[in-house]
Amino acid sequence: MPVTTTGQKRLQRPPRVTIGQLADALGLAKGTVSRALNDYPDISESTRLRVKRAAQRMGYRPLSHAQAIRTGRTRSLGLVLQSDVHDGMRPFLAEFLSGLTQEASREGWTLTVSTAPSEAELAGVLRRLVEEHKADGFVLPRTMIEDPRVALLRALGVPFVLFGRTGDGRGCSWYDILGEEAMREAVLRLASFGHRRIAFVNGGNRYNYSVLREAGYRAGLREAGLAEAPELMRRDALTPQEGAAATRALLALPEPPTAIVFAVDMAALGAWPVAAELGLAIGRELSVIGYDGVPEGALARPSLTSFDVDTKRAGERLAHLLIRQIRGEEAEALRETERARLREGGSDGPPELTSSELARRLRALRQHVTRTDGRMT
Amino acid sequence: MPVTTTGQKRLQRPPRVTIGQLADALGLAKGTVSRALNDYPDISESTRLRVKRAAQRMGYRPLSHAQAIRTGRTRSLGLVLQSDVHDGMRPFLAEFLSGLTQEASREGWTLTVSTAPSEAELAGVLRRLVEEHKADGFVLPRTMIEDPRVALLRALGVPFVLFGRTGDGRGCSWYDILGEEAMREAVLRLASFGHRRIAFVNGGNRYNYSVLREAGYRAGLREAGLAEAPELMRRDALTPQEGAAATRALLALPEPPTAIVFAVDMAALGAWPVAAELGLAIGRELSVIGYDGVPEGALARPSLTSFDVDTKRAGERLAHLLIRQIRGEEAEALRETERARLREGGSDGPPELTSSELARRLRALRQHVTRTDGRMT
DNA sequence: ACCGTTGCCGAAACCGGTTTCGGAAGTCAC
DNA sequence: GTGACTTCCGAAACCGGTTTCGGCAACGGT
Repeated sequence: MPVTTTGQKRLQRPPRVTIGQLADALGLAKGTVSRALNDYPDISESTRLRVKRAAQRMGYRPLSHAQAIRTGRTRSLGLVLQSDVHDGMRPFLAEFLSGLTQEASREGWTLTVSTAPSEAELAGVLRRLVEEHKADGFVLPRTMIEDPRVALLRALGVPFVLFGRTGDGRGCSWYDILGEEAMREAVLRLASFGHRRIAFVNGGNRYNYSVLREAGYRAGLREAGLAEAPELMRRDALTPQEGAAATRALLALPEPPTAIVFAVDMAALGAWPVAAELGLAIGRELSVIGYDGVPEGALARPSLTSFDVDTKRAGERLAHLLIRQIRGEEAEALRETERARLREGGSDGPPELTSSELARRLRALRQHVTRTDGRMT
Repeated sequence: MPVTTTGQKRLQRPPRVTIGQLADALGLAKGTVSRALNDYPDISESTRLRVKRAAQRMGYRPLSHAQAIRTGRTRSLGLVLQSDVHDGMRPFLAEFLSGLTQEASREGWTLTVSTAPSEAELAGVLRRLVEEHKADGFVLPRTMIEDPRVALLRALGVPFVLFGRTGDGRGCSWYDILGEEAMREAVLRLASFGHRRIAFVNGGNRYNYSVLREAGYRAGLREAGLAEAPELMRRDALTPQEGAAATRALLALPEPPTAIVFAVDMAALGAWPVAAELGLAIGRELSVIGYDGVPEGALARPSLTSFDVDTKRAGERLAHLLIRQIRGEEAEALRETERARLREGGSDGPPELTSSELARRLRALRQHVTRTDGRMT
């Protein structure tokens, strides 16, 4: 008895049936039973059936960790979350997990979740899980342009799948939503409403999606025959506060935009308090389109026009792709993308003011008493 | 080679150092090394030190699943989430997981997460995890008054810890926030503002917290010297929609409440659209207090007065308690509770209207054109 | 000098599976 | 009827740890 564990209670779990007992009951060697259950070709069809039926009847289930010691496979997927990130992922975490685990358990796999307190510690946590072989492969959410996790797992030869794409995609498999298409569609929609000055507020600039979404915004402008204006592009807005700051800055321009496309819903929601403060009617005097489909967007008045992302499905597909990769399929052949679906809200529409009219309104407002808004609870 | 797995890639992980290699390097038997690392008393202090240093230097880490086959312990905690629940838990899932995993990994444990598509399947999913021994113990969130998960795990003799209390608490350990105290405090606060008719909108009535919070509301009324009124108590409001319906019903009473205490923030948020619709100023003409501290509450205008729950800490404590229980401590000795902390917002305050004045205002409004609000996107 | 402890470690069994190897029986061709 | 080839299964090794058991050496007491 180890000193540190004195007094441990004896676990008295329900008597599990082991492969040895199953073999005895059948009058077979346990190796034979194992091969029968794993569909080895050197077992006759009749005994295979007999074994499987008996296993079913006796309720035999192999212990995955007992198998792992020989096979090297735990039949579990790993997921490392970064706990200090407060962005769009979080509202969907439950659905994401649900997708991952449901698809995993369909195949008899499980999900091992861990968190890293900061980005710097992500690789360390990951490395520990790999060393202790807690998972056969990993799902990497929120991919960055240069992603240390990718570098690490690639170097270690551990299977992984990305939720999102990345700069150097060699040997990577992924599932992603085409955010660039959504941004393009958003610009074209606004242009068709008659908007001429359409701003873009990007998310975190180290994330891979930000390059793509910006490219989509640009493509949309080009197709709509609108010129790019550097002052209409801002970045690093992930929270309502940051979104509000970006909105304020854009509206302070000599030629303010009449519409703003946000790469991230949570930032887009920052436009509401600013509009209220300036007396602008969102959807008519200032159009806003977001991306993510967060539930808060539907609650806002007017509701936020956004692009729904089916996060549960993402989880399902990622689990599926990862399991296939672990089973030996080529990583680069396992790539899937999907389009986001526009969810029309009340936050965008034909502009009731031109940019210069808007500028005049805002200038007039600044002459007046600036309403101090003390309540920031 | 099994038929179904033909073509599997050979995993070529970095060469792990095994206990055998460590033993060879030290010129010791592997059993000796094992006992040294696990602090058996029959190993001399000097060799124990020598072994531990060498293990450190060579980067040896035991495979938990290799140990599990003999010890029966996986060193992993299990968590089964119910994926069809859209209640207050979800915004905090990330923090909850973060707390659980951080505390677990401090002790070298991991977290295995699974989801059940519905309440009915919860027990089945749990049973499967127990049978395959995917976890040494389980964390059960959202406890119900009669909880089938508790019955199952109790019968199987598997350690578990509750987030919340339950009807029959024999042999249970738990961590919980004293929601009843919060509700009591809410009522007393409103009473001290001068409110005389204080309503209560409860959450799901099968959850254990609902009995407690209702009891707290009643206790608050008693202490404030106010009479209970059955028509002022409603239940089963978990979403903004359900909260809105409850609010509407309460305000349609002959003697409407001037303040409403909600057991769940997400339901409380349903009061905002209703107030807007009826032209009532929340915080002055109708006071609202919630519970949970969801981020949406801080975003609402005026912001929702609520009780913050430190979900990350809950995760940490739960993991801690569960690990101790698995290590053999008595379950009933492992119980912790904590108070929720009031977060003052702008949604409550002294009533500017009495109940009868409020009733008159609302009656007058109903005479006018009822504003149709078609936009429910 | 002898015997009983005690401290410390090696050897081997063990956990519950998987995989390799070899051989017994059956089949087929000649 | 013999040899070669299959088919199918048993036996045993193996995976990486833990735990039991027994024995050697040193020590203490008389």
